[in-house]
Amino acid sequence: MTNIKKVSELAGVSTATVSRTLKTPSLVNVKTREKVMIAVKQAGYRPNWLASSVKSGKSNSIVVLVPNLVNPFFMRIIEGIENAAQERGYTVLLGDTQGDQQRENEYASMVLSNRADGLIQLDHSFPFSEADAELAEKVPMVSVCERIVDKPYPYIELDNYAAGRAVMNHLISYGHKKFGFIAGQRSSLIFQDRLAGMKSAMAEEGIPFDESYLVGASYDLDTGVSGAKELLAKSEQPTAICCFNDDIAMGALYELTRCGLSVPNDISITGFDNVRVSGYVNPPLTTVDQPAFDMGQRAVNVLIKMIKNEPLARKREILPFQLLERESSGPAKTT
Amino acid sequence: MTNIKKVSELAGVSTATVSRTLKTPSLVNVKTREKVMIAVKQAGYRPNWLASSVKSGKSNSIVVLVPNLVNPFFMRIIEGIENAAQERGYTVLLGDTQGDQQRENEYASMVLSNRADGLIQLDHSFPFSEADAELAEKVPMVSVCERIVDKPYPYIELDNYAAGRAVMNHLISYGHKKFGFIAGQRSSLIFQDRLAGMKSAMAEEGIPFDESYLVGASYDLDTGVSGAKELLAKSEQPTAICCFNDDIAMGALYELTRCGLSVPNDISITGFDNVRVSGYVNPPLTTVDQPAFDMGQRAVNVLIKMIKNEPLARKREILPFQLLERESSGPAKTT
DNA sequence: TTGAAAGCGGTACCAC
DNA sequence: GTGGTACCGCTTTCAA
Repeated sequence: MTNIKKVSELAGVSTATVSRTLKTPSLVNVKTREKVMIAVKQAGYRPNWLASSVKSGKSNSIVVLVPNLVNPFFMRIIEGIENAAQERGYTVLLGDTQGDQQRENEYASMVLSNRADGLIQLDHSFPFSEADAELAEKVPMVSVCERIVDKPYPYIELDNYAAGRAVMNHLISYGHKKFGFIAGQRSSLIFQDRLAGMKSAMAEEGIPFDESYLVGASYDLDTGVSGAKELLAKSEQPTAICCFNDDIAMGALYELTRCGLSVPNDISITGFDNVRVSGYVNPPLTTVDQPAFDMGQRAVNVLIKMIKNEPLARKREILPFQLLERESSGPAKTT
Repeated sequence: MTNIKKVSELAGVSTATVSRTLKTPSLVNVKTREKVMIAVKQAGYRPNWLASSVKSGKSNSIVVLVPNLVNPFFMRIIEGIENAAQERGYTVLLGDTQGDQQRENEYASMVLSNRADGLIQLDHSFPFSEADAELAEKVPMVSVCERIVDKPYPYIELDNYAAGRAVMNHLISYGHKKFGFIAGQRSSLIFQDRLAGMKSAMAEEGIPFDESYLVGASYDLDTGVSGAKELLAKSEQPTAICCFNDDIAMGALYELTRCGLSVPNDISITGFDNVRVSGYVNPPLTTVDQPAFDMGQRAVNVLIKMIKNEPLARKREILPFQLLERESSGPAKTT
């Protein structure tokens, strides 16, 4: 290991001067500076980041807790996080939790041990263990796309209620009256908000909500397949199926097509998230676009404010969505 | 900040005893241990990870350089990396380079400054800057799925040559003779290996390779769309299109379907990677499955061996692929 | 079994 | 402008 001392000896100066040359060159005589830089180069010296960090007490890192990495929607958020973090001099520690509480606890506790300065949670759970709950109170933490239940942490999310309404109004305007719903994680607030929005729009039109047409409990392709199967088996088939993310929607689309049904002629399908590939399936998916990249960036900005103890203008940022009316939704089939 | 000193005072012992209680309790008297643990709990003490790391000189972190995060194939690899790293007590630092050399340099240099102990490269470039090249010689680095050009770093990858052959033989067995190719990043060895494999199979059957039927230069959906357009515009249309990843293939599939062509009746399409959604498009994609998760795990194991200066059994691991014959490929159309 | 103290590699204050 | 040195928080040797 080539350290600052070796360099100082090589340059014939003190370690203090070496440090200054590297951090605040303006305070060092040009002549000396050159000597030092030569020694630095010659020794192949790099300041030890760990050492600097102990002093400053800051790791300039943030942990991101994500339930899984294969969902491109999450990845787009993380891309935004990474981008903003990198710009502000922070490094992103990846915490793939797989929804496992113990993993969450472990990753979250990295903030408690100074391994990271702050935490971004993409899931809706409070990531700290019971034992750490008290310590966690002052930890810089933001949740993005979800909200952490029963805790006053700031969050960035979509107006899921309004988005739910928008989807439903879109379908109702096409004359649909009988709906199927394929949900993801039921415990999430996202789910509840979206469903509430949909219900409200239905209620306004006097369309009853039938609980038995709400199926599924996981945000993946298979859920879409099995959910579609389940809904098709009903005595009265829905004419439109609202899926709670694009993976589910693509799974459902796949299954319906397999069954010889035409989308949207026989059944309409809608998704959420606008993952890239959703515009390249046949037919392209009607879905709700979320500004995922932007959400990630904002989360970082808020988090860094918290880390630096700067006041937050607001605890919540509700971002706009956009209903993309593509080709998987259309007029209700009249029988 | 509650540090070890505060705890030691609270417990009425020395800092050394506190440290020992936490790291090697067996060396501490039970009675003392209890006292200390109570103080620890009461103070809400967490050892400062940064401080421990300066001492040990190890950050127990690895950087992963990835060209982008939205490609689910990469994410699957990273999932494998994360999984193995977590199991072995390492943390993953995410380095989203966007193919930008400067970003690569910055992330790579984290290993030089002790911010990380090793590096996994998912791209094929040598990630260090000219200036750092010499220092980088002894850096633990592994590349996965690609190879780093002209450098003797270990790598984990697929037998892309054989995979290319397999795809081509599959299509040839269906009677195809006129092929289109839509490539991703041309500079990558992956591309070259796969293409070489395909060419070899063609040569064996006496089928000429026509350079003008090789289009595309980026691993994304749009490349598939524009590539398909380009190939369809040829005077003699290919009866099969080999795409160099699934995103390209799905883009091409989308475009062909748009044009009213039937896959595989009119044209066959094949991909690479077997990303999840490739099995849920219509028709499901014939593609080459890569053990992405496994590749990530292996990369970590090799890397940690390097970090610990353990000898490597071998510098290269070539993993098996599997040709998934799904429904996007079929008999050549006889005109 | 425990404590004092010397580091780990840098930084920054204070004095010259 | 530069050097000496205390210190960041923890670990570990050495001596008691």
